Amino acid sequence: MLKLTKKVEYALISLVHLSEQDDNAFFPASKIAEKYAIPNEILAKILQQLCSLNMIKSIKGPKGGYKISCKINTINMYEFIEMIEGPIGIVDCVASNDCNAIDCCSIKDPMTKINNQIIETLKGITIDQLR
Amino acid sequence: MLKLTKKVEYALISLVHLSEQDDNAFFPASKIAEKYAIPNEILAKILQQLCSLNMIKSIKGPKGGYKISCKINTINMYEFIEMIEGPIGIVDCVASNDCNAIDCCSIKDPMTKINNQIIETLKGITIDQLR
DNA sequence: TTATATACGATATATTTAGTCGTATATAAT
DNA sequence: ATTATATACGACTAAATATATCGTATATAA
Repeated sequence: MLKLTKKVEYALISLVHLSEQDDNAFFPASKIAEKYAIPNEILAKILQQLCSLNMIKSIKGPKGGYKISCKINTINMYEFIEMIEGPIGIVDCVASNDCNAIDCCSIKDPMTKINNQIIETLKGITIDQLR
Repeated sequence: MLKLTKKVEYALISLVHLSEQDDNAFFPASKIAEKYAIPNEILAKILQQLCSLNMIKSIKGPKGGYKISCKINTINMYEFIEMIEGPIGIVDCVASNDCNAIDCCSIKDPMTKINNQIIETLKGITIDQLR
């Protein structure tokens, strides 16, 4: 409850890690997986996703791997989470508008406010602040 | 992801509802369930929990039900969530300290800070603000 | 040609969340 | 007393989500 997914967690760890590497080197997924005890194939897919989001760059084959290709001080946690996992909503109706009590639910508006406050908190943190 | 449970949601709806009832009347669970389209037996258990937390009071039998027995303007969302669901942690290691990358995880401290910021947000909202 | 590495869809497992069932107990009304 | 209504509570099931694995294809350096 109120938890980020491992996917987001692994993605953040990877981005931070890659941001600390030499600018010209490509770092293989397996090395990151090993270092942080992340299952290899899960991490591979996450890195592929980050790649398709143009946050990192890949090269195949021996000496291949990934390197950072974005400024992590320009990406905040809110943007990042929504890119990886989609809309943030502490209750379903906030993100999707579907609610079985839609006609009488007393707490939707305040819940939306809380959700927005959490989003503001996340907007206030850029990925480079996780180093 | 970053979602409250239905349990918390139903509990909040119920508390707000009960806080709006006549001070002397006991309101049956089934009526709340019906009004907000909440499964009867789930709601029953949640109300029993609220009862054991001394937030509401129960009377059995016909004309029985529940009534509020706390000041909802003195209970904040953080306290409430932790009473119902236990410790809030956006990542496991924040709440429980177990982490397979414990020796090398680069992002634990900043994650803890984010978690604390979210907690502060929740502390700033009392249940009566959900009306 | 071989070994290493990414790409990506499909599938399987585990965990958490949500909901159901059955039985017991209390009490107001008849 | 009996009945109907309501809470109490443990055990169980189902559904949803999150996590992890498998299989195959492709690119490329050595």
